[in-house]
Amino acid sequence: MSSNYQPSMLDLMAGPAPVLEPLADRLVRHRLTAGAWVDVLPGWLQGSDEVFETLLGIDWRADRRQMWDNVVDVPRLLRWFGGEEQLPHPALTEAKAALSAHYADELGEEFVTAGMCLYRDGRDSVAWHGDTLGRSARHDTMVAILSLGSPRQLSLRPRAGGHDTLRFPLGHGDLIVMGGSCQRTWEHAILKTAKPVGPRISVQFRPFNVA
DNA sequence: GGAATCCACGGTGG
DNA sequence: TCCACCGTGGATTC
Repeated sequence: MSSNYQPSMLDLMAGPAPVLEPLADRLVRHRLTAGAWVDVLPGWLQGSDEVFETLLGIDWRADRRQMWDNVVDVPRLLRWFGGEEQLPHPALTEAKAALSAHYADELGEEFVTAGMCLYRDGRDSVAWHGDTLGRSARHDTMVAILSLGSPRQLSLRPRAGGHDTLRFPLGHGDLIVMGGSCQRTWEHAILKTAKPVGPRISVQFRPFNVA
């Protein structure tokens, strides 16, 4: 797809341009075990239909992985934007700046990169993982996720075991931020579901460069 | 009976 | 060098 965005029928019906609610107003922190926490703000990005439509049209990459005997499709489409790259919609640039400002003290650095995943339907997923980037990342980090499109559940569970899996429903325009020790002591997943679900895009802002 | 969860498999890259 | 990581499908549990 080209990057020249043309308004579609959906946009014309979509209503107002995208607007970010101030983060301080309704952001709620859920404290987990071992110094992990999750901040949630449902409906952070209002009027996000336009952003969702734009993102559907970017140049998604299908990845493949060696898995035992055969090579298998990664069950989602991917795209990654480094810090120097222009994000495909100004609302995302705004979102990144707002997150950097809000978390400046706690994070001590800015959000830099934006990784995106397109989950086409309920068969698309991500397996349990923490964004640890291997053993080299031993300090705590933060990942801010803007969810667009069809609702999916983000499942969270402690890495140490103990089967209390938490579920956060992520809807259109919702923000969820994982911080503290979350990426080291907890793991998260978007599990496959047999329920009929439409496409969902997640935009993950991170404060460091992943090569 | 259907859906959610668990588990084992091994090549790869950090 | 070594070890954590990841997707699938079959088994098991709920």
